[in-house]
Amino acid sequence: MNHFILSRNRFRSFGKKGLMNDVKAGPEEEWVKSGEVRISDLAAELGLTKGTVSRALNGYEDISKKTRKRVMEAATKRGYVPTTQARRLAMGLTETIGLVLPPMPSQPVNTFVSEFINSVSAALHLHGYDLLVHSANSEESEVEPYRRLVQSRKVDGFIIFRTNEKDPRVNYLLNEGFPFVTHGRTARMAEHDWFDIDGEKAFRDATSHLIKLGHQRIGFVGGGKEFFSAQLRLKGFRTMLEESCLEKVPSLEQPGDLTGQGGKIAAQNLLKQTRPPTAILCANDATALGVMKAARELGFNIPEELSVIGYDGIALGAYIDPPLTTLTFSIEESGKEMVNLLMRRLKNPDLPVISKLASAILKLRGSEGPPSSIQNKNMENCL
Amino acid sequence: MNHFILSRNRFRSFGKKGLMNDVKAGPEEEWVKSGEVRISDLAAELGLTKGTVSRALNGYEDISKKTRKRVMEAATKRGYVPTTQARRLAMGLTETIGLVLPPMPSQPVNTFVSEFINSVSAALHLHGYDLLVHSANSEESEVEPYRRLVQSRKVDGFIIFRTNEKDPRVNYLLNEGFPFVTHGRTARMAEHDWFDIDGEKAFRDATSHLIKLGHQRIGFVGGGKEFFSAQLRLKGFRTMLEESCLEKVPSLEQPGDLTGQGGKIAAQNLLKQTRPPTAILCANDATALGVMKAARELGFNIPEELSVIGYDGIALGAYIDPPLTTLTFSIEESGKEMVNLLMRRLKNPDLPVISKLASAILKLRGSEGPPSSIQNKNMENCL
DNA sequence: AACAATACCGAAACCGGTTTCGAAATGATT
DNA sequence: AATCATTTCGAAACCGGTTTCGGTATTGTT
Repeated sequence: MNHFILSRNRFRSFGKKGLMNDVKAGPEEEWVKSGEVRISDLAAELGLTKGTVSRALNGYEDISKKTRKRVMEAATKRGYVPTTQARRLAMGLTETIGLVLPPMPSQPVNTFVSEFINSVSAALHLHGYDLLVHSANSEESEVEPYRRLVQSRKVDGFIIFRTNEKDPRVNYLLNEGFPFVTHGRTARMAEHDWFDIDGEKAFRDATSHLIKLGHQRIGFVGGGKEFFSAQLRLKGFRTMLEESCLEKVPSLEQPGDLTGQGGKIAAQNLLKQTRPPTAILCANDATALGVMKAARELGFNIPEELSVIGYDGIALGAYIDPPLTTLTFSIEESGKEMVNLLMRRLKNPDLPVISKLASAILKLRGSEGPPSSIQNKNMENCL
Repeated sequence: MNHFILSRNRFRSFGKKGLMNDVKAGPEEEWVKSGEVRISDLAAELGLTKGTVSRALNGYEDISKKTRKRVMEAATKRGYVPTTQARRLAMGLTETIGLVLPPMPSQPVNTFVSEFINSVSAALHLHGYDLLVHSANSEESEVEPYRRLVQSRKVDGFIIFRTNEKDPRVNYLLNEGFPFVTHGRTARMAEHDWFDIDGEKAFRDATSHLIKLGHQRIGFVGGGKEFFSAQLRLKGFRTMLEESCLEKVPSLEQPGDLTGQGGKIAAQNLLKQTRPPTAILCANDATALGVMKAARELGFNIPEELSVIGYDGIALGAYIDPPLTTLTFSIEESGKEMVNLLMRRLKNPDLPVISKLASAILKLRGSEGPPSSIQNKNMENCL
């Protein structure tokens, strides 16, 4: 019974304990102080070696049932939990995924980010992985945080979102051969796993909806064109115009920057035209809010005189007046799917690249309707 | 020169490298593959031992200048970065702080969370710490994630936010003697470090502002009363009413739950009364949005017939109609200060408990104004 | 020049696990 | 009962660092 000597001095000062109130503690477990018992303590107590205990706990076949039972019971009784750092060092992996937050220059609506983090974290947890969230310092290069995390071996892979068409982060990680999954496509999407929402189809749907309502002059406020997604949304818009035999009016396509302010400016450009659009499609909800604000200031009633549709499905859109019609998708699904893709990649780095495209659905809430001036001149003779 | 044999076989397959395009690589550094050189490689290459290299790199005094220089140069040339896991295991700390996201039942406005994570992460990075974000599984106990993180020794401390008055997480960690800082006060705030916004003063200010505008019947929609902060906001409201000799009308104090839906219901209760309030103070912006929605549906014009003030300062409040007047504070400061408190605690666990109270400022945006019916009967004869 | 003090570095233990290898104990086979 | 195959576990290396301790080599002192 020499394990007392051994284990005693393991109980270093870890903080002062108060009375054990509010924490359930069975009558039998006296010294169950969280995380103070090591595998060597267990081994000594059981008269076994570290290796044997480890294998017993990890389900190796070369451990007798009797011994395994003894070990398991002692482990739960003593409240043994392996020290993560040691385990990971020995196994040569970190079981951690990195997520670098893009710089946030006072973005109006970041509700996506927190929900996304939440879902990714939850999904990772199911696989025994942790989520390391890193913030990007806007003063340094975009890839610098990634480089640091790779070099210091703090993570096994990355979740990347808000991708640009030519994305330095993607380039860097592809060069390193380091595992990652993106939320959004890139110019090199054939070389890496990705998950994305089918923004093109979404905007085809939204455009189609407006056309069916009778709109013939539809404005579009895009996102920064460095974002691949913004291009695809624009493409969907244009495609549907074409399919419906509506002429493409360049002045009705305004650039934006995915912010409320950008939307406001773009809307002013649109609505001050001699023949303003009767509907405006926005690259995201923040933009749509800016558009609505500009519209109010210029005296346009929504939706009577101007229909507005956003993209993102922020919950708050339901509380404004009128409630914002928007394209929405499941953030939870996004996180889950991306984690699945990444886990697959980590298990077998040599598998072929895979991707998944989810669809957004049009959530009608009231910020769109038929145009006031009926201008349905020639909808039928398309082709 | 046997280090070649030693170092060669260290270059295990880490992923296939493409051409080194897009990644800057000086002409001299040929084999600079991220994170592939270990301290033993350096030692062998320099004809030194691991220990010596380690001490040279870590600024120990018993290393000659010449040797230190040699080591440093070799390290940068070979691109040596210590493996975090190994360093942390040896030093007995994780250099990681845990942040557990509370369950998010479709909250309208979670912009706070992402900004908070961002600022905390940035602040931690300055101290060489990482942020581990964990999601709470709503099916299990609130403290379970904390317990797991403590037992597996994945973190050195916690950042806790959205505290309840009687907070199980706080109780658990206090019992364990595990370091943490809260955003928000608790019943046991005398026993732990905390940072908070002075919500009481904020609501005194907001109430005072409304009274000065001429309001005499002011409604209040609170947050869940399990939140300490909600109580303090209510207290500030009441205090200012009292100081201004306005009678406290119980029916004007409605409970809420910090969501838009809750605000909507509460507002209906308020506005359907025979003598509805001319202004409503809300425990947060999400609630305020619900209140505004209910007001619109019941035909109250804002701010002419009803003033509304929120709390949180969400950027998006500026884009609704009318723009939401709110109490705002710096999330970046919150994160920074909390990290400071936590770092201090980690350095010296025995220091006395400390706390910091920051103030919110009233940001006037237009959802409040003087009441339409001038009802200033007896404002002067207070005492 | 002999001796003490100091500077500098090597050797080895350690952090807390995992995993390989081989030996001993047990059981099965003939 | 001797031999072989299995089961079961111990011993030790290993992951990649940090830190203590002690021994030379060098410098400084008289």
